[in-house]
Amino acid sequence: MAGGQVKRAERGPGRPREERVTGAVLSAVLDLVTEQGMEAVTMDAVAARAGVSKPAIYRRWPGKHDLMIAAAETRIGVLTVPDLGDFRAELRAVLDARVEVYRMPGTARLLAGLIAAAEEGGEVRGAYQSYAARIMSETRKILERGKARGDVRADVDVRAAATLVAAPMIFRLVIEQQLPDEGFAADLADMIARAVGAPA
Amino acid sequence: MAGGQVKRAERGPGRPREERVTGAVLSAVLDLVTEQGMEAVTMDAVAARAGVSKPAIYRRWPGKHDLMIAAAETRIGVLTVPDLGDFRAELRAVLDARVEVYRMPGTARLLAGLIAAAEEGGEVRGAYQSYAARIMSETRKILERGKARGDVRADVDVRAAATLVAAPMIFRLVIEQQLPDEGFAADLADMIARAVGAPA
Amino acid sequence: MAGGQVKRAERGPGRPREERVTGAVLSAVLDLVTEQGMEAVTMDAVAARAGVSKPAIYRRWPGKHDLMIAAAETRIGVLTVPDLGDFRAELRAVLDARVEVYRMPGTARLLAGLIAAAEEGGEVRGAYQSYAARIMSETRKILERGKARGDVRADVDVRAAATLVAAPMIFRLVIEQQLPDEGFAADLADMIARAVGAPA
Amino acid sequence: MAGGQVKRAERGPGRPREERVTGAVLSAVLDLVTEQGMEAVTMDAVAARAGVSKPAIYRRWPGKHDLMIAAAETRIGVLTVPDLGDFRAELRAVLDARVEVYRMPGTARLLAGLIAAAEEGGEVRGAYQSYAARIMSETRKILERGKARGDVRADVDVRAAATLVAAPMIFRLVIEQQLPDEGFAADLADMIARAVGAPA
DNA sequence: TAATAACCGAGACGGTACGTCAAGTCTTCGG
DNA sequence: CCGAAGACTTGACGTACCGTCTCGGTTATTA
Repeated sequence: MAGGQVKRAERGPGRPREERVTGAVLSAVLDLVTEQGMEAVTMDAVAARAGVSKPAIYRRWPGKHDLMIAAAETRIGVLTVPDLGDFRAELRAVLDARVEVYRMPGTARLLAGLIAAAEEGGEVRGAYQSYAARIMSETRKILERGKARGDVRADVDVRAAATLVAAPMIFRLVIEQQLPDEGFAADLADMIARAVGAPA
Repeated sequence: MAGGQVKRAERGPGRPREERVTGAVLSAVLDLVTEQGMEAVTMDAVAARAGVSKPAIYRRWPGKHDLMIAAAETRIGVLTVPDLGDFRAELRAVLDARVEVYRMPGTARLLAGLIAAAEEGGEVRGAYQSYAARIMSETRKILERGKARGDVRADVDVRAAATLVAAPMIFRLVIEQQLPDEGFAADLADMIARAVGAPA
Repeated sequence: MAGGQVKRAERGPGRPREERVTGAVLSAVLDLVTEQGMEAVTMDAVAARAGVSKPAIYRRWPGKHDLMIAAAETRIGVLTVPDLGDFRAELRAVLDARVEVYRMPGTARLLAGLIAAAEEGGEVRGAYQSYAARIMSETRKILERGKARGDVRADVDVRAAATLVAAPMIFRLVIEQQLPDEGFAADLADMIARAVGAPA
Repeated sequence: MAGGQVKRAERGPGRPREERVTGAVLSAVLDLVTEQGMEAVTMDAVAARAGVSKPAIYRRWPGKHDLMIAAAETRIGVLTVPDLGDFRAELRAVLDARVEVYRMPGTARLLAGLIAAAEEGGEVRGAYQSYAARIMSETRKILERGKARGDVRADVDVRAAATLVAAPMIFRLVIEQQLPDEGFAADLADMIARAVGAPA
């Protein structure tokens, strides 16, 4: 019996929000960006595609940029790599996982739109930064595990190293505008292992 | 006597374009983005700031995105590093030069706007890609010089390595939204030297 | 009980249009044309004067010409002359009524703008023609009443005669660019009465 | 030999104007208005059609409106009716001549454009009014001849009567937007003859 | 059971930027 | 000085999108 009423108090009076709407909107954003690019992601277009009204969207997210970030999170979410006992293996796992996500159609456009959105002032910036931090957190963990384990050099700065790991893949996609592949992941793994790995 | 007029006027009939306009517009874009951010870079605002009419702008660039790319080129132009006889030194020169440019106010915003602009189809994309390629060309040259010299490993892929060099700085600025500094450049130089440098 | 809800809301879904906007726009057009002439009737100026946004105007009328016709209708509307039992008296009533309207400041400019607008193809033309027909309908009625009554000659063509009545006043205003006055109306009444009236 | 140098002094220094240009421009205006309507009569379009530069046009006419009036004059010029010894016959001659001109393609559009142009302030207005007066002068002459001859009533106001003659045809064309035909001219002649003719 | 409060779709609203077009002026070259 | 060609400013045009607000109506919780 205990805890039975925990959830009930969370809801005030009035009609509750329909979960269907939230999901439909996020899907609509991803669909539109994938099929037609960022230019097509209009609030009206999203509403029409999701079969939802504009106020219903604005009740959930304060603006377009916030919606973009939320949509990006469903695509490029947090990544978890288990302790494999070896830095090199875990590094490769992270890179391969990213290749897979970045090769999905629409990811490049989504990322570009996200970057543009982040240039805003205000609360959007905070949300974006926390999202960016979350994206890199797993890489950081791997580096710290490696340091503790001893197969990552003790003198590397984890923050700089994490940037070195995360940056090239996204750069190739967004700046060079080409899809990263497994060969690229392998090359990166080799180079980064030499860069931060403890000498044999 | 022959050849006296080799460089004859390359100009067709009619009034030639005023150079003053082209320069004023590009400056206006940079000023606006620096002082007020990408949102303030309105075609009307640019025209007003440059003391120029809108049609004069559209005669030179077909759309806003093209203008953005042109403006970015004047800020983040091609970089030249002379042969210093040592890969490590040249690497550090490239990274330091980039730190300097990226720390200038407005560069982050300009870059973000540029990335968003590049998501367009059509000619804008081509212009952007050629620009991106130009940005990385010097890094490539350094790597190739190093390979020839023997202080860069023979087995590294130049393209992948160039991405490894160029990406982290821009990533820190645009994704992590922090100004890169000399310490970061030094950390990167250390790591990249280990990644691609020939073993002692 | 039946029929209780005959006049149920004829309104579709969504926020209804505000009547205030429609009225304010039409007034703004008339004010501007009266005070500053047709050249001042800019969509932006109308919007500003009416305290309304441009899209709100374009939602109601597809273009500037349509707006002009609508504004003209509120100024030079349909005219009604009751049966006075005598053609001559009714003719004079029509002419005097027109003198009054045409002497209002801005009517000449409005009419000239209207004529220019009518030269368009498409729907504008239809709207204009139906408006022109409405303007002449009362004149036609008077002529037909006179014919039935016997104080208008049986052999006159009503259409041609209606043109003879309506044309001179507007011609004097727009072509000769002078304000018609009561003396002119009296002269016309005399002549037209001889032209179409039944001989004593 | 006398008079040999009369014309030479009329010309200042420099290259004389080519007559070809003046004619080509006026023709281009009429062609454009006939084929595509007033909207197509752009200064650039006229220049292109005439194979002439814009400055060459502006050297001859101070503005677009003046050019329009000049073009209208070449189409709807001054009309001359000889003394036929009978008011009724001369009236019919005037009306038939107008029918012929007004039925030419493009005349309606030209007239509408002219009316719109006249709503300008400044010098254009004067030019337009003198043109309008010229258009009506022949009608006036006929009425005065008739009065002198005795087959026009002595008590009619010539100005008002001239308006009565000139207005209906142009009204049918521009306001009712229909081509006047000979039947209409005949109806008008009958009515106007009764309106101003001396009783048998 | 009734009231209340928050939800829902639909769509108009103000504001602001976009990219285009026309008028009239000015500048270059050549005849 | 005339001519063609074309760039220049000014200012209006009509469209698109954003974020808000107002409808009529629905659905849940509270009184």
